[in-house]
Amino acid sequence: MTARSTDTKQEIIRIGKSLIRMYGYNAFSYADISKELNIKNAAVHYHFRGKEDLLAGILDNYMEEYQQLGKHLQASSLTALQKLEKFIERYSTLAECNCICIIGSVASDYNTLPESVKEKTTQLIGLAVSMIEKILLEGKRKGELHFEESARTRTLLLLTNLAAGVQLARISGKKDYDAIRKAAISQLK
Amino acid sequence: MTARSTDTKQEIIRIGKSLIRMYGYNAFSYADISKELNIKNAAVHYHFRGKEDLLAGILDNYMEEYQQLGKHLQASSLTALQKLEKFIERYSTLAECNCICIIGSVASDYNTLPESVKEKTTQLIGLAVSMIEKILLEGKRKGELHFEESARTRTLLLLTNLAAGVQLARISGKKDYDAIRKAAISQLK
DNA sequence: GGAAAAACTTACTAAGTAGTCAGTTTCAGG
DNA sequence: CCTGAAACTGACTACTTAGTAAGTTTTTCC
Repeated sequence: MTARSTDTKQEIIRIGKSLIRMYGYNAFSYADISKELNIKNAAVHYHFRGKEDLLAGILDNYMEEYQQLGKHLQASSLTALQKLEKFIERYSTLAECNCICIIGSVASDYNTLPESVKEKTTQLIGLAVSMIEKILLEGKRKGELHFEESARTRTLLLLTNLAAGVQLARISGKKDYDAIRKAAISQLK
Repeated sequence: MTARSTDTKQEIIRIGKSLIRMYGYNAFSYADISKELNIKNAAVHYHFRGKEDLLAGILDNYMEEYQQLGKHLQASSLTALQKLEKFIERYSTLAECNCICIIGSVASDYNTLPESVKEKTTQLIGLAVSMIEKILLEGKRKGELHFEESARTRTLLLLTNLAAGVQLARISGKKDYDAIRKAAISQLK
C-alpha cells in the first residue's frame, strides 16, 4: 500500500507468498507485486535482484514460519492430537481461499525452478515432515494416537492427503477436502 | 519427428501431455512443441487455434484414456486388488520420470487456467474418482479389500496420496513415494 | 544541516509469448 | 492430370516478461 515504507521488503515477501500459492512460481510477475504495492518493478528488483532471489526469500520466510510454529507447539501444553489439528488448520484455511500449500506449489513447478533454490525446497519439506513426525511420535508414546507404520511414513501419508486435498478442493469443492481431513485424522485416533 | 505426417495433431497432443506433466500449463510454449516436431509454431496453431484449445484436446485425450482403462479393467478377470495395483502402476511410472499426474498438474495451475476448460478438469477428476471407487466397492463386496469410510472418501485418500506422492518424489526422492504407495495399499488389505 | 547511504523512479533492453495472415506445398479423389 | 482441400511455412504483430543503468528522492546519523 504505502510505498517508501521501511518494510517494503517484507511486503514484497508477503505478497510473493500469496501469489506463489495462488498461481504458482511461473504464473506471477514482478508487475503483479509492484502494482499491488504501488511501486515500480525496478523497486522490486532493488530488494530482490532476480526472481530466483525472491523465491529464495519466500522459502526462507516459510522455513522461519515453520520453525516458529514447531517451537510454539513444542512449548505448548496441548495434546498431540490438538497439536496435529493446529497444523491441519493451516490447510483448512488454504482450502477456503483457493490457495494451495507452498510445498505443493514448489513441488508442482519443481522442474522449472532455478537450480539455486531447489535445495531450499528439500529443506522446507524436511522441516515440515520432521515437525509432524515429532507430533505423531509424541501422540503414540502417550497413547493418544495410533498407527502401525513408521512415524515418517504416517507423516507422508498425512502430508500428501493435505497437500493434494487443497489442490483438489479448488476443482471439486471444499467438501472433498473436509472428507479427506476428517478421515485422515480419524485414521490416527 | 516427421513433419507433414497425417497424425501431426496426435503428435502435438502426445508432446503436450508430456510437457504439461513435466512443467505445467504455464511453463510450456508452442515453441517447445514445434521444435520437437520440426515444424513451425504456426503449424501448431493450425491444429489448435489457441493454447486453451490445445489444453482442451489434451484433457479430452486423458478422458478417453481413463475411460478405456476403466472398461479394460472392468472386463478383465483381475482381482480388485490387482486392478487397483494396475492403476497405481501408472503413478509409479510417473514417479520414475519426474512427472506429476495430469490431475495434480491442472489442480496446481487451476487459478490460471482459461475458464473454458475448467469444467473439463472437473469431469476428468470425476472419471478418475469413479473408476477407483468402483474398484474399491468391488473389493469390499468380495472381501478382498477392507475399509470403514465411504468408498468415495477412501478413493480421495488414495488419490491424494498418489497425486502428492509423485509431486514429493521430485524433491525428496522416489523412496518416499514407494513408502506412500506400499502403506496406502496395505491400509486397504 | 550536510553528507552518505538507502530506497525508489524513469526509461529503457532483449528475449520470449501467443497469435495472425497471406502464400506455398502436399495429397487425395474424380 | 487436374482441382480443391488439407497441411504447412515465412514473416510478421502486439504484448508480457525479467532485468538494467542512470538519475532522483528520502532517510539516517554524525
